[in-house]
Amino acid sequence: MAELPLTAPLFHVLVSLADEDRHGYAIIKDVEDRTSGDVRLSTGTLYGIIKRLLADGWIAEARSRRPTDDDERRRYYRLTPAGRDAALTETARLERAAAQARAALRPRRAQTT
Amino acid sequence: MAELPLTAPLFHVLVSLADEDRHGYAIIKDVEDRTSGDVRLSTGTLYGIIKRLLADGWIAEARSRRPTDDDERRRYYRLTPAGRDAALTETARLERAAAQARAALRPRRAQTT
DNA sequence: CACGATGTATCGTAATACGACGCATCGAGG
DNA sequence: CCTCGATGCGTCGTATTACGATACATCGTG
Repeated sequence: MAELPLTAPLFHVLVSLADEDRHGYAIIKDVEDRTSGDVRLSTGTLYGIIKRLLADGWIAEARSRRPTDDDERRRYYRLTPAGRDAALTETARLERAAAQARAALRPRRAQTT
Repeated sequence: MAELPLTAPLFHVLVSLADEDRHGYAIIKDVEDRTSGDVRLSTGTLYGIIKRLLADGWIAEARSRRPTDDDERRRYYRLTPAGRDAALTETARLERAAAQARAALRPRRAQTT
């Protein structure tokens, strides 16, 4: 992987973990919240992405610091420095792309067809 | 299709055509320029995207107004109102995602591991 | 003469997303 | 009591998309 641009689902997983450590199900809910329902990850999508992110060292499992009354099943993930870098680079790319698009999409005067 | 989020390659094709009518090869060059080489469309990618965009009515072929000395092979495309809407919606989504990411990626103070 | 740029297009493969399913527990409502 | 939705993990098969390779043709430059 390690390739930019990142796909939207993968990017949102990264951003979700930038905040704080989260477990799978929490990521799904968080991404849905943050994007106002625009991005809904299915479990198939999420766990595939997690597998790839782990393999690339962009996230790591965080076993420590679980509240005592936590659900046993939960597996928490944490963004690594490499993952944070990737997310930052992609964010910059997104900002450039959006600015580009704004400029290009500005209402035109009389397109002489 | 008609689904948001848009993939990066498809989005850039839309933006490229927002400016002015372009033919395939010109789109490839334009996207590469605008993104400073971040996004390089292969011909396979481009013509597949064009096919889908035409089918969805987001772009249309523009046969009129070709300079007299133009290359005969060129096929020009134009963004339709529907395509422009889609690009605008996606741009807004990108802006929101980028702002979200910036906030979440802000350097944290002592993450007590 | 060969190679890169310009130009369109298709084909097969790889990467990715995604819905369906499976399994398990808990709490609420009928 | 029973069912259903939420919470939680995961896999499997399929569809969608991206993408490199290939094909073909012309033009200009080294």
